[in-house]
Amino acid sequence: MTIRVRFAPSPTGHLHLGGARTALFNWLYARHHSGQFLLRIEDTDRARSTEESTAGILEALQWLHMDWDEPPLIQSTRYQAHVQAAHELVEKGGAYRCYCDAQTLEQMREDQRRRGEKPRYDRRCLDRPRPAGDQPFAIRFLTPREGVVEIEDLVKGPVQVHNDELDDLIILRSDGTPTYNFSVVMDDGFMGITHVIRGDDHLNNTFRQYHIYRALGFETPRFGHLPLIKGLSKRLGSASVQAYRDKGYLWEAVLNYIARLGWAHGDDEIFSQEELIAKFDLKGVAKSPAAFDEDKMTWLNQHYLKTLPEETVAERLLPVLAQREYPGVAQDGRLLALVRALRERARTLIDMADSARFAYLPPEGYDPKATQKWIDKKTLENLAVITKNLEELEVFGPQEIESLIRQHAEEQGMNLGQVAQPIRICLTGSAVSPPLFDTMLIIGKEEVIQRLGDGIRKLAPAVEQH
RNA sequence: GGCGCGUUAGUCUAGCGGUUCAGGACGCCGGCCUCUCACGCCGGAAACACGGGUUCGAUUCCCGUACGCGCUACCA
Repeated sequence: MTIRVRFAPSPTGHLHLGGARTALFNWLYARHHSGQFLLRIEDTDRARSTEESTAGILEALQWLHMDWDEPPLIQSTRYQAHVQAAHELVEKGGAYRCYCDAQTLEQMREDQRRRGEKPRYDRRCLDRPRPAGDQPFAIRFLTPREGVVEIEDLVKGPVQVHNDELDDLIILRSDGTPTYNFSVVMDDGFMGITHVIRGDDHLNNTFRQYHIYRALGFETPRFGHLPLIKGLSKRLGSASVQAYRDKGYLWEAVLNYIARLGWAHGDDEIFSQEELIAKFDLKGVAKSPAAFDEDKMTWLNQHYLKTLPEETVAERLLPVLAQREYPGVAQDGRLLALVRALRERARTLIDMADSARFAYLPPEGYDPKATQKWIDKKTLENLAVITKNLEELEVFGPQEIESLIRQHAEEQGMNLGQVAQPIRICLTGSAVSPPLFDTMLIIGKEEVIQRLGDGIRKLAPAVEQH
């Protein structure tokens, strides 16, 4: 039997990391078992569902490199089938019409509560003869009251509940529209879903749905309920997948991170997509909820920034650089050199793009603290000499630059830092940059000399002050 | 309230009755490396919710308590 799983988001907002994780576990389960991963857009909440959300969710899945095997099923297209099935169920005696209105229902529940009973539909309409005229009615599923439902959950293990805890839930509203619990069962059956992997919040629904599968003549799928993620709903907007993409996270890092959120494979931390497919197993899924920790995801991002092929990182960085409108940004040798210089120093692509500024633009000012610490009359004199020596350099290569600077430091009886920092400040405006010689090479000879000259000129007045 | 599920350091987790007074990772603290910042390396602080059982022996099995989450709709 081919395993068929599905991810069934409601298109009412962005795909957040919790949803992405549910999708991922389904996708991994399918890929690991050579099964099929399907999508179902649960858009039956007409008021809140939007086309944009659907597009955004699909885009987020694609960005995370999850592919699906059939065109997504749009649940609203199944409307007729759901309605018809509900009525057929009434004919077969598996469901019944309920003419109670909201007010009598509320009254009933209130009475039950007052008597200390659990609120539950009392089936007053079960045997009621069909009233004359065309009174509106809902359709209720006739849930067995005897016995227990036991489900062997793939994550939780055996879970059970007594049938008398379950209510006769409404499957078709009085306005003629099917409800969630009914539509889910109908479509999972229709799609031939063999394994339902979803959030823990549906665990209790499972017992209700179980009976519906049987009444509809479907084989019940296996279930696996994933623990929820703590601390995500509060910041739902910022936790959307594309929000992290826009914050400069690589999809490899996000995927790796959410995979580890509630799932483990021994002590392993780093997983490529292929490794995840090979090693994923629902047995490794934790039973308890996990909290989202952006620091750890950032650490993973840094890991991928410094281990992915430099061409790959360059490709990802390019559009971010372009956004900043740095002049002369291109997929060239300079970009590659930048990636090499910056990848171990950046946590995100945004960090990297910020730090890359020096390669394209001269400093727009000089960090006062750094200037205070490193620039004085003597260093300005040294800078003038170094500038002159650099100008005379025949070959502006790594060895040549380094020996020139080191030699200068030695002659002046200074350590490298005392020489390097003032140069760094002139070139970048800051006391922080990649290694000085790399920085100089990236900037290029002419521009280095230009910036040194500018620096000496602009910093001189400040030195006169003290 | 009822029902369901859960509970190892700040966080993610390993553990599947006995050299584990609990291992890895993020974060944190200290050190080394060093032209800055990082990276890297070395070291450190930090956890089995509580109470009963079962057992020769429980983090591990069972039962309670506490706490947390979920469901309890003509929401999905």
